[in-house]
Formats: sequence, C-alpha cells, structure tokens
Amino acid sequence: MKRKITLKQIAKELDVSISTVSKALRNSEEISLDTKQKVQAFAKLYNYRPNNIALSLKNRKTNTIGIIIPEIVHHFFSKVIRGVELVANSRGYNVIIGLSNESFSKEVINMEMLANGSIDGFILSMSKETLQQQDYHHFNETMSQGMPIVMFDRVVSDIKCDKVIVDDFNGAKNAVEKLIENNCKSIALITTRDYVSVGKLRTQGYLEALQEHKITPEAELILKMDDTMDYEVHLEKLESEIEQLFKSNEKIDGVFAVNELYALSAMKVARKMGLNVPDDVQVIGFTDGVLSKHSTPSLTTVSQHAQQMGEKAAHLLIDKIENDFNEEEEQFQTVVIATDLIERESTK
Amino acid sequence: MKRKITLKQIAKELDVSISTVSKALRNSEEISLDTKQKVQAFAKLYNYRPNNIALSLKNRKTNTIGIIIPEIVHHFFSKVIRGVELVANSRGYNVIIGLSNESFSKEVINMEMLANGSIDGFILSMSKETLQQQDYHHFNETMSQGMPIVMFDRVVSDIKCDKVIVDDFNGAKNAVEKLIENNCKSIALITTRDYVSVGKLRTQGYLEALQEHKITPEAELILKMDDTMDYEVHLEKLESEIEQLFKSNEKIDGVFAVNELYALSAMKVARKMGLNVPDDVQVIGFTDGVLSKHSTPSLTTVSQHAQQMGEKAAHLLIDKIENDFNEEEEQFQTVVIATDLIERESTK
DNA sequence: TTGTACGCGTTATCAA
DNA sequence: TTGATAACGCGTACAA
Repeated sequence: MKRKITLKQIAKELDVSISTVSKALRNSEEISLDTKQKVQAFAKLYNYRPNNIALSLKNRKTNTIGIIIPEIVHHFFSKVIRGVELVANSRGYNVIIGLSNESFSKEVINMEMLANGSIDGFILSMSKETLQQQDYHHFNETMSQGMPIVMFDRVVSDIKCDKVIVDDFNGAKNAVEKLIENNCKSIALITTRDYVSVGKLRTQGYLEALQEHKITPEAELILKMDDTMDYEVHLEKLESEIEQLFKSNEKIDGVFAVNELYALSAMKVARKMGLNVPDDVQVIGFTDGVLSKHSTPSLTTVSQHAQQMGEKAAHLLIDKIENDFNEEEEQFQTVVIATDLIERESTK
Repeated sequence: MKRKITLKQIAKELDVSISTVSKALRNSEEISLDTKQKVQAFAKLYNYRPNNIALSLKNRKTNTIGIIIPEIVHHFFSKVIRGVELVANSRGYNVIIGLSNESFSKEVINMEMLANGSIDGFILSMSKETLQQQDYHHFNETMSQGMPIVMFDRVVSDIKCDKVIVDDFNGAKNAVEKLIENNCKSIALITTRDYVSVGKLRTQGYLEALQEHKITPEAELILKMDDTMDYEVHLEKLESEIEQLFKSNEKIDGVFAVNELYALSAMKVARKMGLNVPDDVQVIGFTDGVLSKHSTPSLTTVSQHAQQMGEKAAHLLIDKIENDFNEEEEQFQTVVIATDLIERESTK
C-alpha cells in the first residue's frame, strides 16, 4: 500500500527542491527543459496529483458546494441535485449533500458542519420545521461570514439572498384554467396548510383562476391537509378525507391537487365511488414525479422543471462565488422558473 | 462581512500566543483558569469554529466519504444515499456525491477528483459501461493507494473489497415460488441482458425455482430486454415487446419482472389485452420503487431494503477507515441483504 | 503557565 | 535556472 505521492517525495527522489518540482510540473518558464522533463516523467510514472485539501487551505477555496435539502428520497429533490451536480461538475466543483430530514436542528447542525471551511457556498431548500418556526438566524449568520447562499423552492422573503423558485402561482392558475376550459363547473382544491410558501401560492393561483372566470370560490371545495403527517404511511387517512370531500360535494367535476400523492388519491377515490376519470371528474396535479406518468389513467400535471432549477441555482451560486463583487454593492436576484402543463389522460 | 475568525486573530486580539488559544479552547490543564475563561468567552462571542480544511490537512483525514452512483433520480439509489448519509452523519462524517451517469469515463474522472485528498473512502455502485468494458483499473489503483472502497448492488468478483449486495438469487426464487404456489403454470420472465450481475442472478433464481418444482423452463417465456435503452423515454418499445410475448404465449398466467417498470408495463399490456390482474395473470416485480405501491392494481414486489444497504455500506466503510488493520492481514467481507416479498394486489 | 517551532502539501515571492 | 521562505489554520512536542 503506497500512499499518494507528494511534491516533497518527488523532490527528495530527484534531489531537487520542492519548489523546483512544483514549478516544473506547472511548466514554468523558469525551469530548464531538462529538469522539467525529468520531473514530469517521474510525476507521471508515480501518478502524481496535487492534494485538494492542501490547495483548498492555501487558496481558501474548496471548489465544493454544499446542498442541504429536507429529503432525498423524493423525485423533486433528487432531480434538483442532478441539475446542481451537472453544472457544478462542468464548472469544476464537487457537491456535498446534507439532509435536514425536515428538522430545524438537523438543518442548523448540517450547515454549521459544512460552513467551517468545507465548502464555498450553499444551495438549499428549507425544512418545514424551519418554515414553521421562522427562525432564520443560521442563514443570516452564514451569509454574514461571506458564505453565499442560493435558496430554491421553499423560500421566504425575509432572507436576502439569491433564489430560484417555481412559478407556483401561474402554474396553479393555468392548471385551473385548463379545467375551466374543459367545462368543469365545480373545481375542488386539495392543498396543504399555508405556512409552506408554495402551498399558499398554489392556492392563490387556484382562487385567481376562478375569479377571473367569474366563478365564486366555495370554502367547501377546498380541502386543506395537515402536511406534517406522512401520508405515504397514512394513505387511508388521506383517502378518507378526500372521500368525505367528494361525498359532501357530489357536483365536483374537477380537482386540482398541489402534489402528486393528493392527485393520485383523488383519482383512486373517484374510481372507488364509481366516477370515471376524466369523463366525470378531471384531475390535475402539481409535480415532477414518476407516479403521474405511470398511473392509470396517467395524470395531467404541472411540471416544475426541477433539474433546470438545480442548474440555475448552481450557476447563480458559482457566479457569486467567483465574482468578487464590490461589497455593499451586492444585490440579489430571484429567478422564477416557468411551469409547463403536461397533458395526459386525466383531463379531456 | 466578517470572515470566519481564526486562532491567529483571537491570539492577536487577546495578546497571547496561538498555541495558548488552542490549548485554552481544548480546556488544557496547562493553561490557567483565568486565561482559559478569557479565551473561551472571546471565542464564544465570535463564534469560533476550527477550520475543517486545516484539520483535514493536519490529520490527513477528511471525515468525509464519497459516494459514486450511476444515477440519482432513481428510488433505489436515493434510498441508499439516505442510508449512507444517516450513518455517516451519526458517526461524524459528511457525504460527497458523484454521478457517473452510467458512463465509464465520468466514473473514472469523478473518482480521481475525489481521491486526491477530498475523502477518506468510497461507497460506490458501478456504471453499466464499466460493467460492460470490465475495466476496473481505477478501483484497484484507488485501493492500492490505501483508500478503502465498499461496493454495493452492482458488483464483480474480480475486485477485492467489501461489498453489500442484495440477495438477488433468493429474492427472485422466492418470488417465482410464490407464483407457483399461487397455481401459476406458465410463468414468464422479463429481464435484461446478462452483463449486469444482478440481472443474471435474478434470472438464475427464476430458473432454480422452476426446476425445483419440476417445471421445465421455456426459452420462449424469457424476454431479455436491451437495457442500454432508456425505456422511460421509449415506453412503447418496451410495451410492444411485452405484447409480443403475451401474444405468442397465450398460456402465460404469471410474470416475474426484474424491475418495476417492466412489471408495470406487463400489467398495462395485460389489461390492454383484456386480461385481469391477478385473476388471469399474476405479476411480481423486483424493486424498492414508489410505482408499485400506487399502481392499479398495486404491485407485489421483492423489496431490496435499499436504505439498509446504504447503512451497512457506510458502517463497513467507516470501520475500515478507522481501523488501522495490520496491512497484509486485511480481509474483505460481502454482506448479503435478504429481500422481502411484499404482497399486494397483483398476486392472489 | 505560556510560547516557540514544526509539520500537514501546496504555491508565490524573493534571493542566490 | 534553482532554492529557501512564508503563508494558508491547526495542534502538539518541547523549550522557556
């Protein structure tokens, strides 16, 4: 087991100084052709590679970006990571991941861990708990130390940093308008409580679409789920709530759901009640997931372009890292990624 | 924008030496209570944290592990990552990810990038291209430099290292036995070509189950798909092949598919042909995906316990990193993770 | 009780 | 053309 070779070892072997080796390897004009060839040949033979950690220390730059997300077993987030990784790699950066698992304290701990020199900047999406507690000190502290942050998807206006968000409002609005165009008269909304910004915006998009078409929103048609509960585990709970919604409002002929699982459950309940999708009820979801494509009938969805979000976030962050903007003059941008409506079988 | 504070700055402010500060912060007996309190108070005020990079360089240990996978937008792999992250974090390690995107060269580049000091060891699953080319020099070189590797799922016996694998053989065998118990007389297999080890093993499990029950395997019932093709994109191609299979063999009353997509497509084709699942045809897939749970009918699957695999791999790797085993005496283990058959609606 | 010197691996600057 | 030195930030053996 041979350890990785260092400049020092090469220098010793060839009986020259460390700095000569360093210069020779970087093809410096200062060094004679003779020594350069000798050194380079030796280095190649022993497969010399500069030690990243030493470079990071010297340059005060790690060429690594940290990404902190609430959950990785989730299509949206893994697609974002793919986008980040793609861009990061092509621009010479590595990606290090931290999972908050939707917990405030894990988010804080993870950030502190990485902020101590391991990375050059963060890309992150806040945990639900952080959103609820509205405690953003760890973000502000990190930034005040000169570590740039780009937030995506789950965002709050209180924090001054670059952001990449989905156009939740218009995505929802377009979806509901599609239902209206398709002659739905009574459109239900299945959403979450409002503290997650994206949920709120999607709800507003729903309301706006109705109002623009002179349809009066009915509170009864809006089902707000408690999203602290893991419905993957408590599916029956979700389904019974939706069934309740359908039973109390038999006129429902359209459903807009703010995520994939809600939409799928709506279809399942509808089928169970003898309703045909899309003939009796049309359904649209909001997601980038796989379920939509492979469900029966396949689900019309609002695509969020998660990978594109990741790519954009990575570019924003690296730009910020590499541009020594003149202090005070800093300004932040919020990039809005437009959604697409992907029409499948659950709408006409 | 205040940069992160260092020992040197604290020393200067308090007019003591760097090592005094260092010792005071580590609560050394050498330092007087007085100075210790002074230093600690100051450090706390300025939120001092040791610089990870400097520690890594000094200790020649990064407390970071690298994970290289072919693809992250994939339930199996993201669950493995979650497992790795969980264990790594609890044992004081960070996780840095690299995606090979199923490409040999990207795998090599990524590994070289991380092997130059950024991490203490690798957890990885080989790309398809690497499996095909059977070029493993980058793994062996990495290990010969004293960097431990743990491989999972996609594995070859040529490489001497710790491994965590799914019990593909018995998983498949049990699944097929289940179909036999359920009175299937003519069981089809939808699999991939043999160069991916897991595909081969699952095929062997299928054959073994048949033989043990005195059923003669029929070549006609085995459909080998070309898995270099991305069937998420070319779904019709996949479905038409399966349709062909059904049409040529009307007696088929059971299907075992080596992944989720194949199984789902089989159900879809069956339905299209007027066959009822599970009454006319029973279907079992092999996967940890989400589609199975939410499909209609929901799919009986062989669960791979991906997260558990990640956890085990992380433990193996960290154990190896932290144990200065006595050279030559090194020995490697292969941990086999047992599968579970999760029975859902696609079987009786 | 405190401080000095060294080394981790690298590069940049300056001296020889 | 080459080499010595300092610096990045830290911890520790040893000297004061």
